Order: sequence, then structure tokens, then C-alpha cells
Amino acid sequence: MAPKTRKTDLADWLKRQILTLQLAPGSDLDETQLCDSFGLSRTPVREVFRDLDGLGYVQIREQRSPKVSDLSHVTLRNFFLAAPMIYGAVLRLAAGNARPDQITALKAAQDEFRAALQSGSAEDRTLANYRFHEITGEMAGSVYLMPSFHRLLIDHARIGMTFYRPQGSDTAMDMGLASDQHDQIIAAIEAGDAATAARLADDHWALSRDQISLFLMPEALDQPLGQMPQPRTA
Amino acid sequence: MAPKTRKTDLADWLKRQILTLQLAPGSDLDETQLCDSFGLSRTPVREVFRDLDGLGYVQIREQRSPKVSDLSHVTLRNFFLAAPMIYGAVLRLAAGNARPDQITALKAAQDEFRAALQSGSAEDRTLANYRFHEITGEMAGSVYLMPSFHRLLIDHARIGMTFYRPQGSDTAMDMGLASDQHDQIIAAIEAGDAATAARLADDHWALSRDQISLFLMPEALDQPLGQMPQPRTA
DNA sequence: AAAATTAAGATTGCATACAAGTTGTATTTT
DNA sequence: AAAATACAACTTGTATGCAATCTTAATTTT
Repeated sequence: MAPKTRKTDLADWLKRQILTLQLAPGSDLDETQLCDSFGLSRTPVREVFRDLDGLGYVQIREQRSPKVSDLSHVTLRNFFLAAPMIYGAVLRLAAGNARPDQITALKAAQDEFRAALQSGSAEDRTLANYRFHEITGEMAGSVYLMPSFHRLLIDHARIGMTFYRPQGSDTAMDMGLASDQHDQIIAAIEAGDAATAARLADDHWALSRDQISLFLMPEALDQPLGQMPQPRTA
Repeated sequence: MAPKTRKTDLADWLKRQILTLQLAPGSDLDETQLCDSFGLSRTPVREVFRDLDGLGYVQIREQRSPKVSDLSHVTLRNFFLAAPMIYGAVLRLAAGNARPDQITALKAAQDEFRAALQSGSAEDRTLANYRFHEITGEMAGSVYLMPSFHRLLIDHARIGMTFYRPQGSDTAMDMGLASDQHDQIIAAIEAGDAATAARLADDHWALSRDQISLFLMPEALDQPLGQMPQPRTA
């Protein structure tokens, strides 16, 4: 393996595993095991832990192994409070500040997302969607909004992986809707239309929020009980 | 010196120096020098750098010494855009969530602030004010808002240290106003009055914003030219 | 038998040694 | 003399060894 990339490989791998719930919230991270897997000594591995702590992926504890960031009902509530505000602000700024190369990157990310909708796994969809919105954050270009926005994206991805699991239902249609909204968002940004971008952020959030709350509070009564989807055990 | 505290001592010292501009934005940090000063080896010092990078105090660069976070005209613009929104959201949540022990801590911080207004240095005022608002952030209790809020507090402190320098003018009166607003904020939080807390956040922000913009755009024309205040060289 | 204490193993934190890369200077070449 | 290259000093990144702390298990005591 290339020498310099092992550290970023580890960081990227951890990010992906965490975003897609392949590393569960709250689970411990084994330092020595990751050293072996990626051919690194403890020092750079521990540096990666600290970087990911700063970004919100993991939590470092004193005299304890680092763990994947928690995702509790408390954080879920705070998520619902903060997300619409931050998402709106980010897209508004993005429409005002986006550079041409960033718009190109956003379109490429949207192509990836569409491709993942067609043939990809749930993990691929989640990562592609994450990347799309991450680029909008870069467009906004605010060092003050980015840290909170990024934490929202992390947990939005993880919440999505938890809740969008029921494959059968109208998830596919909703995903198509989300994709259409992405296209509209791109258009608004390209036009520099901040007001429309902010409105689209609201719409996009409403769609996602409805999906989540529909899962949290399913249409009860006329459905058999005891059918709550379980998180997979593997 | 106590064994375990040297690392937190270094982190706290760096934070204070950065918040009060005793370490200028953009200035390089000397690893070995800090090792000597605090009696630490390079490993924990470098870990502190990474922690402070994650919090927004410093910026780590590849194959380059870490530097104090920049504070440019671009960040200033983004600061003005993000601050009112985040400050309002934080105080609104704080009023809804504050625990009694946090309210006690907030009152203590306000006492410190008042004391610093009377007899303290500009640095003391800045740090006490920073601490007051940091507690309101803890009260809000949102992992999503805190990172952005904290970055705003860091740069608000640094901008304040830059701009409130003219001692003579109505700064003292403004500071008294700010202190009064702090008292009102405490009252609103204690009463659990989110709407009032949000309004007070707007007022408090408006006062600070006016002070800053008054310094950025002084009442011109009847003043001699070439009198722009210089950052001190020491 | 249950609880508590102690000892062994394992894990985390810190220090130091080594390697790789960067920067500045001096010498050489055109 | 100016530019370029090469060498040396310094700085940053990584690996490893040691110390301290925590966890676990076993033995002892009540």
C-alpha cells in the first residue's frame, strides 16, 4: 500500500463505516486492531481518533477506548430542532457563493446519487447523499456553519440508515422525489437564487423529516403488532 | 507541578492566549518551545494541537507548524451572517433546558464579568464574557449547535479584543449595557421564557454588532486621516 | 456463599528514538 | 552575476518502549 495514504485510508474507512452504521453508535474502537489492519503504529491511529473526535464521528474518553459517537433519543430531538435552521442557512449561502468548480462537483455527486438509487446498496445511497450535501456545505463557505452542518450530516446519514430500511414501501418513490429536489437545488444554486434555495431546503427537509417520523410513528391500528423492524445483528 | 494537569494547563493557556489575541491570528505555534515550557514531550503537545484544531482555536497543516486560526475579512463577513441566527437559537434552547446548577454557574460567571468590568483588564473582560456565553451554550445542550456556537464565541472574543480597544469612548457605557442584558438573560432563562430569551439574544447581538461596525466604519470626515489604530506589535 | 481485597493481565498515556520531509544556505555552473 | 543544484540544519511524522491506570479474576475473609 502507498505509504502516505494509510492514515487517510483509515480515516476514510472509519468515516464510511460510521456513516453507514457498519460501526454502530456507541461501539468501542480497538486501537491495536486498527493498527494491524492498516499497517500503522499507535501514534498516527490515535491522531486519527482525535481528528474524528473533532469532526463528531467518534468520542474520545479518558483512560477508555474511543467509541463511535452516540445517537440517542436526546440527540434525535436536538437533531430535529437544529436541522431545518442550519440546512436552510447553508443552502441560502451556497446559492450566493458557489464557485463553478463546486457546481461541477455537485452535479457529479448528484450523478453518483442517481446511480446509487438505481443499482446501489443502501450504504451507497447514504454515502452519495451525504457527499451531495457536504458539497453544498463547502459552497456555503462559512467556517461557523460548517462544523454544525457536518455533525447534522453525519447523524442524518445514520438516522437514514436506521429508518429508511423498509425497502418495500414508498421509500423508492420518496428517494426519487429527493433526487428531483437535488436537481432543483442544483438549478437554484447555479442561478444564484438564494431565496429559492432556502425554500428548497425546507422542502427537502420536510420530505426527510416525514420519512423519519413516519417510521418513528407508523400508521398504527390497522397493522399487525410486533412488526417493528430490528437493527440487523451482524 | 501536578502530573496530570500539565496537558490541560497547556490547552487552557493556549485557549486564553488565543482568545485574548496575545497569540495573534495566523501566528505559528512552536512545538518544542511549548514542550519545554510545560514540561511535556511532543506526543501530548501534538494531541493538544489536534484537540484545539477540532475546536477551532488552531489549524493543523501538513508538514507545517500549526498556527492560530485565521481571522480575515471573509471570516468576518461569515461571522456577521451566522452569529445572530446561532445566538438566538442557543438562548432559546437554553431557556427551555437550563438545569439549576447551570443557572448557578451562569450567575457566578456574570459576577466574574461584572468584577472584570470594574477592575479587570480587557483580557479579563473578554474571558469572563466568553465564559458567560459558553455556559449558555452548555445550557442549550445541543451537540449540533455547540460546535458552531463555540467557534462564534472564539472569534467574537477575538474581534472584541481587536475593536473595543478605544478605551475612552462610550465603550464603558456599552459594557454596562451588556452587563444589564446579561442580567436580563439570566432572568429569562431562570423563568424558562424562551421567547424573551430569543429577543434578548437579538438585543445583545445588536449592541455588539453596533460596537463592531462603529469601529469598522468610524464617523469620518471631521477626523484627521491616517489615524487607523494599529494592532500592537508586542 | 457473598463480599472484599489483591494480584495479574491488558489497555491507555507519555517519552524518546528514528525516519522522512522541508527550508535555507552555499557552492557550482552557465 | 544570476540561476540552479546540492548539502546541511531543522522540523514534522512515525514507531517503539516504558509508566500508569483500569479491568478482570482469583483468593481470602467474614
